[in-house]
Amino acid sequence: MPRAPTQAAAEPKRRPPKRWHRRRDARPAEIVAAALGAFAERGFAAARLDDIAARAGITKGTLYLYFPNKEALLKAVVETALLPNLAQAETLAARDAGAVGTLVAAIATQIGRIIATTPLGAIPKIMLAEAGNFPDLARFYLNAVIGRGLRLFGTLVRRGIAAGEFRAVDPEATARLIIAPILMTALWQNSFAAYEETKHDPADFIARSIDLVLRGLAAAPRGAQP
Amino acid sequence: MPRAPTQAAAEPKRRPPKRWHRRRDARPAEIVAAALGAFAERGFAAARLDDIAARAGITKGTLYLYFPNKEALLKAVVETALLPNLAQAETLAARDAGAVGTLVAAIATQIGRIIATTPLGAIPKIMLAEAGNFPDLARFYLNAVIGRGLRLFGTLVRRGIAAGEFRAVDPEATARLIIAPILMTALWQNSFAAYEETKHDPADFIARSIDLVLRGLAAAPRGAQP
DNA sequence: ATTAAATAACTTACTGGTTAGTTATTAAAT
DNA sequence: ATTTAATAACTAACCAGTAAGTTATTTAAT
Repeated sequence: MPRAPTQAAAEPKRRPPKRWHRRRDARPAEIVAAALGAFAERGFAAARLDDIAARAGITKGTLYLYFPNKEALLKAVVETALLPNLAQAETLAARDAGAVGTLVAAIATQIGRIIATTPLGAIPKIMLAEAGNFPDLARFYLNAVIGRGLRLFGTLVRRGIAAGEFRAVDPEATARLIIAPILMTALWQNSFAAYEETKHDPADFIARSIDLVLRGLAAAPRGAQP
Repeated sequence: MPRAPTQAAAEPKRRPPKRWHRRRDARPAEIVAAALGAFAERGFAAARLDDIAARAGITKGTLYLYFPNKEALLKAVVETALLPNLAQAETLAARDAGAVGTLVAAIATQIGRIIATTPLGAIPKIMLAEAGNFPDLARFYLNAVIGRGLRLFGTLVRRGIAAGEFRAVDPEATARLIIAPILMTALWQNSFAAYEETKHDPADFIARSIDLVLRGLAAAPRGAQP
């Protein structure tokens, strides 16, 4: 925020305070971070571009030098903030040492950590709410995030079945079921969690849920125990 | 719908066509139904009161004769459209013939039917999205719907444990886990379902999920594992 | 029964506030 | 001196909520 010049120029050599800097490279990332924060707190529709600009330390006009409109801003948030984490999860899933169940639990835990410590968990809520109003954005998210996430867990489930670790379930439906408690945690933390008096630990809930689901998936009632 | 006067007044005693009727008793329910439809399609923020009024066959001013503001309209939707269904589920749960697992599956199926055949499934999405912007409404929903729903399933889980049908799990967390796939179905059907090319059957997903969760809950075949 | 007065239901047109997006101008950098 | 980055002030549109005015219905008097 620019300081108003409160005193007269006693020393003429005093460097004049800069009102702003040219920082073409740094802006986009800062704007995206600001937008994520604003969208997370108020939702897409209710978030104000003036507020996003202020969080990024600029003014609204400057936003439009970097993004053509509000919708593009949301898309950029998903692309630059969410997708790298998904890629990381895929890397984790590609390691094929040990039991698949352990891997699933590890990935779930990792996502739980992101939900608890970053504003990224707000993105599902935002996309859910606006899918109907922004078809292009919805399709992009469906392909780039949801489809990819389902494929990730679907592949793991297939691996578990092939290894004799899981029963012969439907991989697609099972992937959705694994994601359900994780997604629910993300939604809860970004909506009602603030209002509940007896808090409930998100990481613990995810761990319990995955554990229970894996029990339900376990291949033999008495055969091999991983 | 009022007929326009197509012919000149040959008979001066012709009654003028009525432009509208006074229907104080029928309005609130019609308005609530219209509001649910509009909120479901566009979300709370993006829904227009003019559109809601038009769906209800009235004009915007009339809305304000029955509801003080937009927020009250949403609260009325929850109260008059959602709560009765919750009460019905509770009635179903109170029957204590047969296995608890069967009862849980029956209730889940029933909720799945509501999601598939009514716009009620849109309410979770709406509440999720707006919880942060309407604290009073959020607290009301948290108590009147979420808390009540969790209590319902929590009670069933406790019954299952007491009957030796389930392992000694945490009832609260398990209730959330049971709800997760149901909730996810409701959210999916009201956001991304319209965009997916290979449709997925919501009822089938709920059934598979509950089945898998119940397997995970099943008391150990022989020795009990805490 | 008719008519007139009173009331209740509804509509129409407007207001005030809000906000996405635009543009004229200014400041910094080269 | 010119170009680029940024601001600040502006516009156009939208929309929740309001209130003045209109039409239907009810009540009461003749």
